[in-house]
Amino acid sequence: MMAKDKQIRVRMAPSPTGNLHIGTARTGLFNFLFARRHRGIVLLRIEDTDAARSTAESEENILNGFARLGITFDEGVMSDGSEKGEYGPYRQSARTDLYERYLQQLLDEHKAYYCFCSKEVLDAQRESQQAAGQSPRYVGTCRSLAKDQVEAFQKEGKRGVIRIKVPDGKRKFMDLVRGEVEFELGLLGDMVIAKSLRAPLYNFVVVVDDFTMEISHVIRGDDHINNTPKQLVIADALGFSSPAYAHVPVILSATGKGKMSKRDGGTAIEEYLAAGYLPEALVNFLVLLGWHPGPEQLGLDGSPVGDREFFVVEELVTLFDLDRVQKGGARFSLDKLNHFNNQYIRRLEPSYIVKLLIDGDFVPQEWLEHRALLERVVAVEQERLATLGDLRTEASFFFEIPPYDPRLLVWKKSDALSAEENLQAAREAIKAGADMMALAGERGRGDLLWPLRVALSGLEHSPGPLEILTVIGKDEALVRIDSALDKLSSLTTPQNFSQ
RNA sequence: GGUCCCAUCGUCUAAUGGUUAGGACACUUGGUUUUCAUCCAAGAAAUAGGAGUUCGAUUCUCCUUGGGAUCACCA
Repeated sequence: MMAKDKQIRVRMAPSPTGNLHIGTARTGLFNFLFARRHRGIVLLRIEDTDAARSTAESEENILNGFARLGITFDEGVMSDGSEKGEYGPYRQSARTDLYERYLQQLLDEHKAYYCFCSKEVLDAQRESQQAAGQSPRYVGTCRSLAKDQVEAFQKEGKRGVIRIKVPDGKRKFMDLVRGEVEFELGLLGDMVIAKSLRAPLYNFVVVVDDFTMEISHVIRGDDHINNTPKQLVIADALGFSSPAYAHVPVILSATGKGKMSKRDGGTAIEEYLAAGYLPEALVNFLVLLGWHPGPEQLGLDGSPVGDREFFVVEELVTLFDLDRVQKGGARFSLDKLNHFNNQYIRRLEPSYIVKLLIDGDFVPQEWLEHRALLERVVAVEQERLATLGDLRTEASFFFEIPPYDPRLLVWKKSDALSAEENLQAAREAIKAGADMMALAGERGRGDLLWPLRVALSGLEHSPGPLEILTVIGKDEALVRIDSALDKLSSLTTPQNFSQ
């Protein structure tokens, strides 16, 4: 247990082996919020001990993703890739010397040992143990290898790995979201903590880093809970105190079984950003996946949160805490995300949305040539959008009317002749700048407005004709009506009756 | 299979040893509306099952069932 007066220091420790995952982003968000809430430090550490799988592109993607979500770090690797803080280096690949020292210490104290068992032998053991219904674990063959034997093996050129001696007995720890968790250490087996002195493995480096970086709380995904006893054993052997732990539930697949996967609409934050989900909406959605404020907690406006679901980050910082994090996994829901995103888009000024559209490359270049027009388009479309990316398909008719079937111009409760007459009337009214709704009152709303709307949009579903009119303007409207009238003539003037 | 964990509407969740078990998304219906969407109103929808403790359990305990995570010389 950590001392009460110690500063709160939490860390986010992604491994750069892929793009920023939605679950990683949420864990990062929880860490960030927790640190802010308790006036602590949140640092970013890059876990790149696996040189073969780590890439600079992934690291950049992760850094960039966090930055775009507004999840910032006080220490560690900054979004531009530089490092800040006194506990560095913050990339594990640069900490090999430190790990080697501790590894050597364990070896010297006989708490760890070299193992030369072949992979084939190990696999066979694991299989037979599983078949026998036992927990698969290393049986300890090399545990008591004599020193000269080890040297003999090494002289033969055998590399050998380093295993830690795991004691018997139970080991329990207090998890801030789960409560007390207890494990039987005997089931673990002596695990490999390094491939060599210069090639330490995950569970080992995490322990060394969390301790040397003075991490007070490890807030991480549920998938690490089974690693916790292993890390506790390592920390014990090293004589380190352990941080407090909080394992947050995983994000479950919306569709199939199990964890969130690619089929659920994407697992990478980048994909959501690229599709036109706003960072604020993503954050709001993500924070509610597995956490919810107490209804009696006070919001920024001083009143109880109650049933409210919309929160800005500054508010989350005052509301968030680990004790209200859900224990069970939360299922991802694209519907709900879309709802949040739509609501956030609605609140934005059209001019600002235009800026986002340009920055994010959400609309064709040609649209940008008519910025004033684009802004008017946004104003009428924004309440209809689930994502910024949707605008491209939703609003293209403003810029270029799509081809459409003349029969669409005919209202379901009317006929082609009426459509033609009403369109003519609408044309005159527009030309004269007359009150269209008054005219619609006279001629019948559907009778006038349906053909007009289709003439202006070419679509079965679209914003209202008057809205479209104000966006495209009188001249373009007249052109479109003429074109519609032209199409209509093929219906109202029968070419032949030969059939 | 071993280990660990979880369990309230379809989904995210709120609440409580005594409530009409609340909200949101999605869904259905009605209203507004030229269409779709919006907006407004209404509706359907949950305490997994079985024991026990208790005057009383959805809430506490146990079992069953279901779900999830994890079992590397990855992280």
